[in-house]
Amino acid sequence: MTTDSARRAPSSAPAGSTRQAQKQRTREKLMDAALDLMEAGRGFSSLSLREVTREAGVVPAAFYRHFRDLDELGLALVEAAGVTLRRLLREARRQGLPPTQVLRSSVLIYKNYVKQNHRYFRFAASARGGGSPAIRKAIRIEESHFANEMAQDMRDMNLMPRLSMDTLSLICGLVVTTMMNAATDILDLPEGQAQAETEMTENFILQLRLIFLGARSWSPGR
Amino acid sequence: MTTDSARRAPSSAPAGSTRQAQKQRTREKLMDAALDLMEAGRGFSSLSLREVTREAGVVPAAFYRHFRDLDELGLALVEAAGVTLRRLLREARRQGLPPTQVLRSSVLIYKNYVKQNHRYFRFAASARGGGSPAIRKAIRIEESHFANEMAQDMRDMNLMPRLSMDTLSLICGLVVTTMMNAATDILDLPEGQAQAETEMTENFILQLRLIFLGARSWSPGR
DNA sequence: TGTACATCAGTGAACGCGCGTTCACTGATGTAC
DNA sequence: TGTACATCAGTGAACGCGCGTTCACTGATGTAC
Repeated sequence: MTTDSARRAPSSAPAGSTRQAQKQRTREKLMDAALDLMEAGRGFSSLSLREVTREAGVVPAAFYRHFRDLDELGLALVEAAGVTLRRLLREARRQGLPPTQVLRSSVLIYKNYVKQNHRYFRFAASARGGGSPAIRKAIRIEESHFANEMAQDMRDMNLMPRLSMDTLSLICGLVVTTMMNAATDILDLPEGQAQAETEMTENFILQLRLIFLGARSWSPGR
Repeated sequence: MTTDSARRAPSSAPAGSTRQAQKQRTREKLMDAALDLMEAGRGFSSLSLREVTREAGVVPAAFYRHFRDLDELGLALVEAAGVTLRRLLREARRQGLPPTQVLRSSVLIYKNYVKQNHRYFRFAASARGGGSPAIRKAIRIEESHFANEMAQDMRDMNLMPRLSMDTLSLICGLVVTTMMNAATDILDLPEGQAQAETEMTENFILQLRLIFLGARSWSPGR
C-alpha cells in the first residue's frame, strides 16, 4: 500500500497508463471510421454500427466499450468538431479580424480550413438538420457558443465599439450560419472547376460584406 | 376506333381516368406517409421503404409502381415542397413586400406559414444537409430559384431600384438561407414556451433588418 | 349496349442479408504484497 | 524484484428481426368491336 502504489497518482486520478491510452486510441479509431464513411457524401444518420466497427477494424461488440449507441458517438463528434472550430477562431484571433478590407483574405483562410478539416464540416452539415434531436441540439448549442466567442473577440478588439454585446452576438450568429452554409457549398464544389469555385467564393465574400455593411449602419440603441 | 374511343382524348393524352386518379392517390399516400414519419423529428434518410409503405397502408412491393427507390420519392418531395413555398411567395406578392416597417408582420406571416406547412419544412431541413447528394442538389437548386424569384419581385416592385439584379439575387439568397434556418428554429420550439418563441422571433426579425440595412447602404456599382 | 380481351395497380409469399445486441471468453495490462 | 490475483478492452459466435427486392398472381378498370 505504500511501496509501489505510491509511484502512481492517488486512486482518484489513475494517470495515463498504457491500457487507458489504448482504449482512447480505439475510441478515436471509431470516430475516425464514422468520419471516413461520410467522405463519400453519405449522411451520419445513414451509418450503421457494424459498418463503423468494420471500418475501424474492431468487432461489433467492442463498440459498446466506448459508446452506448451511434447517437452517443455523434455527440462525441460534435464535441470534437467544436474543439476544431474553436482552434480556427483562436488562430484568427492572433492576427486580428477584418473591418472590410481584410475580409477577402479571411474568407480564403476559412476556405482552406474547411478543405483541410472537411471531415468535420461534412459531419456537421449532415447532422445539423438530419441527425437525431439530441445531436441537432448539441450542434445548435455549439454554434451559438461559437457566435458568442466571436462577438466577445470583436468587443475585445474594439471593432464596432458602438454596438452592444447582444447586437454583436446577433451579427455573429448570422455570420456563423452564413459560414456553415458556405462550408457546404465548398464541400460540394465539383472537382477542378476553377470557375465555379471563384464564383462561390465571391458570392460568400459579398454576403459577409453585406452583413458587415448592415452592422456599420446599425443604430446603436437598437 | 371511331365510336367509343372518340369519347376519350386521342391516345397521346390519356385523360384523368379513374385508374390513373387512383394511382395518383396512392402516390400521394406514400409521400404523405414519409412526411408523417418525419413528424417525430426523424430525418428523411433514416426512413425505410417498408416503413413508408406500412404507414401508407400498401404492400411493400406496391412502392415500385411509383418510385424506383426512396431517393426518387425524396426528389418528388423536394418538388412538392418547392410548389408549396412558391405559393407563399405568390401570396406575399399580392400584398407587397417590406422596406423595413412591414418586415415584422411579414415574419409573423412566415412563422404561421411554417407551422402550417411544418411537414415540408421538416423534410427540407433534414434533407438539405443529410440527404443523398442528388436530393441535396435538388434542394439547393430549389432554393436558388426561390431567391431569384424573390429578387425579380423586388425589381418589379421597384424596391432598392439602385441595385443590379445580381446584387438583388445575392441579398435574397442570404434572406432565403436565413429563412430556412429560422424555419428549423421555429419547428424545434419547445411546446408552449411563449418566451422562447418571442425571443426567437425577435432575433429573426433583427437578422433580416440587418440584411436589409446592409442592402440599403450597398454601393450600387458593387 | 354487350361481350371478349388487355392492361396494370396492388397483393402476398418468399429470398437472402446485414442489422443491433447478448454472452461467455481470453489474454494482456495493472495492482497488491 | 517476483508472484498471485483482479481488471477489463477486445473477441467470436449466436440470436431474432426488419430490411430491399423478386415473382407469379388477381381482379378491377379500360379498350376494341
